[in-house]
Amino acid sequence: MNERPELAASFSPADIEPVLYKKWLDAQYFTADSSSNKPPFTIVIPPPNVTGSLHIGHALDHTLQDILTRMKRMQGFEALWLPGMDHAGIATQNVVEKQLAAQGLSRHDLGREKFVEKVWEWKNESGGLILDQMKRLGDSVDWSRERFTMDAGLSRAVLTIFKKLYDDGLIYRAERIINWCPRCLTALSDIEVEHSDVDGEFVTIRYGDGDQQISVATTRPETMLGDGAVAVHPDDPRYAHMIGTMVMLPLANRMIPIIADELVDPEFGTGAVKVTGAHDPNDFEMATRHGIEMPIIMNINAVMEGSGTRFDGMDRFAARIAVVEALREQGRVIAEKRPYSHSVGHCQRCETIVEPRLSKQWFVKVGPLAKAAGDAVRDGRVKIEPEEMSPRYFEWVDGMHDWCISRQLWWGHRLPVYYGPNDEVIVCGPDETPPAGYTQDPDVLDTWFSSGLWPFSTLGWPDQSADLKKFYPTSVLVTGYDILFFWVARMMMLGIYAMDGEQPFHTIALHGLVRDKFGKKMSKSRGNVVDPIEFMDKYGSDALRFTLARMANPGSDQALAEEWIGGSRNFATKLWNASRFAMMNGANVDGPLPEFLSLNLIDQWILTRLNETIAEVDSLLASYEFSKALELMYHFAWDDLCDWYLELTKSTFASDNSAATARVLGHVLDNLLRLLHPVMPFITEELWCNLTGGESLVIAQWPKFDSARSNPESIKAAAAIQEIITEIRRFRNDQGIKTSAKIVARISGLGLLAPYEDAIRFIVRCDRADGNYSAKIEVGTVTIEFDLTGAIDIKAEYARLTKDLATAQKDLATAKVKLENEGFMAKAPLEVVTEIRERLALTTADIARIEVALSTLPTE
RNA sequence: GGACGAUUGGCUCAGCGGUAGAGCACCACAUUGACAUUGUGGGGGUCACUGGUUCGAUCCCAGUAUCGUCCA
Repeated sequence: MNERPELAASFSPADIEPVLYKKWLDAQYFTADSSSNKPPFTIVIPPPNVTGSLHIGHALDHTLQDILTRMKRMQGFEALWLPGMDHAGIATQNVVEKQLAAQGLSRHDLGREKFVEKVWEWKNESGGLILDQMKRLGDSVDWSRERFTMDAGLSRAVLTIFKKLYDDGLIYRAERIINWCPRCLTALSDIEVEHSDVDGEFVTIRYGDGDQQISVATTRPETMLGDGAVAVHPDDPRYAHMIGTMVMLPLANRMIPIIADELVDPEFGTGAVKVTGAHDPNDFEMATRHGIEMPIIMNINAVMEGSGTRFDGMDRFAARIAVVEALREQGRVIAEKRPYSHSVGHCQRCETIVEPRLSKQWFVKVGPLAKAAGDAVRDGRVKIEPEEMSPRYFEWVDGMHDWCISRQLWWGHRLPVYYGPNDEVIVCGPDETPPAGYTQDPDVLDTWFSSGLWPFSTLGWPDQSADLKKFYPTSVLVTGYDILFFWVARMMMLGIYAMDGEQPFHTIALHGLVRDKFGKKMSKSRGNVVDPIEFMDKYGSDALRFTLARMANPGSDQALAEEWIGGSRNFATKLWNASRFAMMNGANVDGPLPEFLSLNLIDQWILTRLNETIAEVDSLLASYEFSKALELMYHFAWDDLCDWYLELTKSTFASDNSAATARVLGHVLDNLLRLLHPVMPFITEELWCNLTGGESLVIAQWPKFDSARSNPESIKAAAAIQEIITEIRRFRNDQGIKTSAKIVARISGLGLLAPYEDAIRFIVRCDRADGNYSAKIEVGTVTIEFDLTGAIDIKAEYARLTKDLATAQKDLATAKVKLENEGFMAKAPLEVVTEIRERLALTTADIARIEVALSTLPTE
């Protein structure tokens, strides 16, 4: 007898989840041990932004990481999932600046030191909300190893690698065109700029007069004030005679040369382009090649300055209008297209239109680093899953421009660069101090520079720590494909470089973006953003996790609807009720399983199916096929276990010969809960502890495939039993017999299935008794006769048989066509031909049976 | 402009050279023995289009159309 108290009638996530999470933390199950003998399994979390909160994308990302971590932990690995956050330079600075602005202050009022203190205060008080939210989700991360990119240890890593890169000639300072955000007042790297089409204008302007005139077209007319030349293609016959001559630049009233450069596309616009070296990357290239002047004509706020014209002091967009107006007055506007849709770069953080600007900044020379990062994937040391994502990665690393890493911010790692009184430059490592009289560069590093070190800086690098030795390289990186360039490529470059060629992870498992139920991107403006916390409140964390993972096909976006989370909650309820039923009937895990072959075919069948499920789930999860693995578990649990096995055991449990089945049921449930635990940690833990009396599923063993517990014959038997039951149910349904009503039936021809007649009868409510058998159905060799004593609905029966006949005849025709096709018979594989022959025989028998049934149907 | 991906039931998606699948939604019936957050039965798709390869194509190949994403 089961002495444990009966399970509550329903599962209440809100009551159970916090208790269980606390239990796990108290037991320190998630704390990894670097001195253990177990093989390591490591995931470093993609560090969320310190200003961030848990959104649905995190929920997906974390669910997948938790599934892998929990599974590996159960498989006997020393599992470490390392949590933490990044300091998010611009975003965090913006948050604190906004708070100051509310008090009418700017960061300059406080000064750098005070301001940075304020940011730390903010971080300690309100930053990292997401860490608490992760606990709601059940993340099995090692909180004792939580890291932050601005921690002392990680800052030390930043200084160390900066110095190493500088000494190796891979960091340099230069005057280049960079992306400048006039609102954030900082340089941005290429990937922090988002291009989108805007309606602008395309104005064709005539430079010069009379014989010496040439027209250029531009979308940014105000930049003409900074032109240093006009360029044409060297082979363009229209302009050949003008190359090398000078032309008058209107408004500025300067003479500028006409140069020839291959970069010019003669097909585009007038075939002549203005060259504004200080405000356009292509123009900069040309200007550099030809030694053309590059006057800077805007200040850092994108207000015109230094053009020496009356437009100085105007905002760039006001100047754009004013310049065109002035040119028009002079009759120099040849053509205007407005609106003219073209792609414009915007600041990723604040959406301000980025201004290309000549500026002295620090850069990483990415050539050799990117090459190594690409090679690691090319030669298979790092696998990208799914593989189809690799081309995107290669396109990026193979075509990467040097990386601008200095930012004109105060929040971040300040460049360890010091300038001497005579412009000497020295770079200091972590324990070095600059000579007296040197001043430090005011800029800080791009946040991605420090998060690029994440897989090893978090483990103690540059020290050769025990953690680093045990857990580096990490096992798998799980993240969205949208961040492949931003972050993954940086980690690959810096990891391989810092760790003597050893890549930061073996596998990059990419998932997609979570979209709304119609597959549309979630955005505030669309109003279709969903809140994972709200869903967890409503349906439980397990339901949210299950839903997200169930839709997660590698590398592809996934839609999400609230109803689907409801569906997963229903699945959790189903599990709960099934377990409750099992335990009420004495399901247990006490002692060894009975000898497999001594079990009845139904018990053998469920064990065989469990075995198959274990094997398939194992192999699917090993290849990050979350969706498919969950689909299998779902159907095993709901269809095989609940709909069939539990129903078939009911007659057994009603008898006094149920010990073996109770033990088998306990075993199946035990293993199913283990399989589901990584996905639904809370409910499985609760049920499993109740069922087995064990300490915790977190540290339980992962189920193992057991070849001694499989019998294909049992699968056939179960399929036959299911078919018999389904046909009887169908008959009852067609006849309008109430589900609860018991009827009298005679079943014959069961053969080997005879021992299961009671189980069948129990499910379909058919009693054994003498009767006047007036109707019958046949399923294969089995005949079931019913005593309906005049109640038979002949019309319904006729309709059903006719429909079955039509289906069978169609199948027969298809099979015949194939077998009469000489090509098919000659070339199709033997197995296929045999299969079709069998189908022909089966459908022929079916048709005969149905025809007899139809002819013997009583007429009214 | 370049590249990649997609197009399968009402919706969201799997799948696959040999009789088209799931979840949700839909229709009918049923409170029955764990479960109405349920059960049982059922309906619904010429797998975007046009060619080609093949005994056989939803699947492979080519082209077209539409949509999406990334890069410029």
